Amino acid sequence: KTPLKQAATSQSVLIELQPDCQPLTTPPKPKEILPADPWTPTSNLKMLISAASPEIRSREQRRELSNNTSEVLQAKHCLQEHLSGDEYEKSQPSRKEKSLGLLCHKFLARYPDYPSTAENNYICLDEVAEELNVERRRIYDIVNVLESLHMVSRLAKNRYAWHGRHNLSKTLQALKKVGEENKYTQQIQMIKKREYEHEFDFDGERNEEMARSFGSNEHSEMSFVELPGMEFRAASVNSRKDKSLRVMSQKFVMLFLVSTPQIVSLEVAAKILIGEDQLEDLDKSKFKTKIRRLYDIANVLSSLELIKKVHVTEERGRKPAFKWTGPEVLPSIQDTKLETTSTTCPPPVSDSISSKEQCSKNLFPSRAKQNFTRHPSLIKLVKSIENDRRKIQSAPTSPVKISAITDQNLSAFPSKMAQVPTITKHQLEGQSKKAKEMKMKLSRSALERNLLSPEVVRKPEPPCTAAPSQLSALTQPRAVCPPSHSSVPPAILPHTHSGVSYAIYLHPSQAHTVTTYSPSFMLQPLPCANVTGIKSINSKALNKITTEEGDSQIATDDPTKSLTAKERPTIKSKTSSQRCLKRSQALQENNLIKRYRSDEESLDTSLTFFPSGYLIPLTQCTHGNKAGFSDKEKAGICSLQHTTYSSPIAGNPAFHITPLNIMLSPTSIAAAPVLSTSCLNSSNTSSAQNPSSSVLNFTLQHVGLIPAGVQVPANPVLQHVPVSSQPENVSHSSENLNLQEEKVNKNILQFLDCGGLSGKYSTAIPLQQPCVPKEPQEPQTVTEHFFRTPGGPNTVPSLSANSDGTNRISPGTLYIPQRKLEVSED
DNA sequence: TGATCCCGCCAACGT
DNA sequence: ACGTTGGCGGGATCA
Repeated sequence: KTPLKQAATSQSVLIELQPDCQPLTTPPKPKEILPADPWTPTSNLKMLISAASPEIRSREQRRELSNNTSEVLQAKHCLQEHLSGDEYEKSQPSRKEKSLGLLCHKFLARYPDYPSTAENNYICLDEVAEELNVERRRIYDIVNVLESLHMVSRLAKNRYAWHGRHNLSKTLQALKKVGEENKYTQQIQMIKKREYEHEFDFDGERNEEMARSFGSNEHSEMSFVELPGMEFRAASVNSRKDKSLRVMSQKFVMLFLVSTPQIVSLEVAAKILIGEDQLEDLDKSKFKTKIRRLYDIANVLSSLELIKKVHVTEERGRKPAFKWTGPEVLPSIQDTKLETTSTTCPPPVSDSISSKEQCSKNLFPSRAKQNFTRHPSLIKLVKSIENDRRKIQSAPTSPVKISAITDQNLSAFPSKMAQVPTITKHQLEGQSKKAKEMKMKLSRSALERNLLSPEVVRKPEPPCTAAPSQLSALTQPRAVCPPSHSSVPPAILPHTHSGVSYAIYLHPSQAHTVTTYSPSFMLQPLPCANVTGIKSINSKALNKITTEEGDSQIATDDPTKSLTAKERPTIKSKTSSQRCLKRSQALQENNLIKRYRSDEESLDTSLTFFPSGYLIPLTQCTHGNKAGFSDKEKAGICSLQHTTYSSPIAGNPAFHITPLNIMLSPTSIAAAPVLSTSCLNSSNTSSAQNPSSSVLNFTLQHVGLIPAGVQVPANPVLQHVPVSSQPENVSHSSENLNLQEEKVNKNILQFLDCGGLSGKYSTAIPLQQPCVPKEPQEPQTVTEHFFRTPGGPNTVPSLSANSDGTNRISPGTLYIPQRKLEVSED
């Protein structure tokens, strides 16, 4: 130790003497060179990488670069030896060159994003470590994070299997779900609120307070989330109870997936992660350590291009944060069992179908146990037990995934409510994002919407006000695709981002939805009264995000400003409105919700909501890249997640509609037409937007999305009060569900009647964004809309009632005074 | 400075 | 007993 350290310390000096930190002799070099020179190249590589938009680069490119660079570096090395002195120093592997991120890049370069099942994608840690010329310890860091994403799985000692990104979307879905169940959104808001309240002191009583508040909801300890097919194989092998890095990684990802602007600051993440296990001792050292770990994880995730570093600037200063740049996570479509619907269709993806249930079970298995073990606070334990009990009660027997796990579920009611806004945010946000993302969201949102709907319903209670959340939910429903421009059936468009294609059938009614779907919409409360759903949601909205790419600009201006004026007032009202919920209604809702919840799980697993748009699996890509897809590309067409869906009816996926195209920026209704046009066009159809209603109806009915009698209007766009909700009813078998849905629908309708979507939406922001995203890379194109509501960003509207007794957020409190945040990329 | 985070000690585990 | 994993945090670098 000492020696090494000293070496490190006196590096500069020593280094000069001994270039590689190794013995003076040259020997080491040769080896290094051959394999893949780890360090030297890195600096150059890094430079290059940073220079180029990181996201874009393909792995191959990286490889090339690395190789080239390595060679170059080697050359350098030689030179260095001769040089000695300053120059030499310069060339020395700087710390950066040894960074975990770089190492991870190298690591990833060794394996294809979408490996074919056939090839043996085994990873031998020793070999890798050797080849990359790093201590094994470092490899563990990488592998652990990859494992958390199910990109690799441990087979045995020293041996891992490489899965690449095939499971990524599923994993993300699962994580998102878990995150939602854990109320991460709320937690985040709470933390922010706290921060705001106590500007500075970080530790201290406040923490306790926080912890306490959290405590109830916290379920925190979830264990590792597994996927169906991905269970840890040799149990014996992975007995390590502590999978903290893995678990941390998953939680960290969850935070992104759950927050609306998908930006998470390290500080918040650390607090939440700490909070989960030990609220009590939130001491600095612990916090610091957590942060360190988060950096490790963040580096790997960055290498995977799932996140990128940004800075959030508040009054206090700049805080490091990361922004999700990964794929939008669909609501668990798979979970929902598209299969069900798609009977006709080709078999669903292998895993998705069979394993879903399994997944769930694994998600949060024995958290109590584990937690207990680790951080045995009796209190906590008790709480968790209670929670579990509740879960059990509420939760259906079906071992459904995640939901069961979470304690929060218990409190589901409130929590979900809270979540609603969150979701909305996401969706909204999505708009700004790349088109691809948008499309993803659409599909996702649809699902979510369905799920949420019950909750949504309850919100409307307040007299005129439509809860923003509700609105959002309604509106969001993404998807609508005008798809059809003509007739037809679902088209499948090539997905930009992930390469996934979906056929989306939209309910005409939903069409309008699409339009709506924009963040802007959130801000504006359409409705009847003062609703605004957004604000709270947007806590972050406050922030500005600045990206090199120019996000900043966008963020600064757009949506926010325009909305602001209107919004602010609205926001307040919203809050109040929430508070005002009538109990009776609330109760009803509660019941409804509860019921819903109970069913929900079962549904989740089995079912399917096809809210506005549903996806039908077309084909599945096997793990291999068969289909001729390019594979490596980010696009990763084949990934499981990206299942392709075909129309039930025709079964021919002749057309592809990319969700993206469909989605567009729904910002304003007014815009909608435009969107549709442009988007559609892009997709290739020049035809008018009117889908043939008959076809749609037929399709929907056929699929079971809508009752036989129901007809969907042909022209979705601009229709305010379509039948919309119906689709939700869909094929689900559960009775309860149907009942609930009906209620929901009613509510929705009421809501709509109130004036709902129409007017205000139209007001919304014009859509500027291109419907079709081009390159995935250009995130910037997408405007990120952050809303800065004067009032407060973080307010969570939903929280008025705490059924569980916890309190997490009281309505009033949540409201966070505005702070300005800026996000900037480095 | 504060943000990053490399490095490697050493404990927990497995075999 | 020894090898593998990986938590952890000192302290070096970077910005």
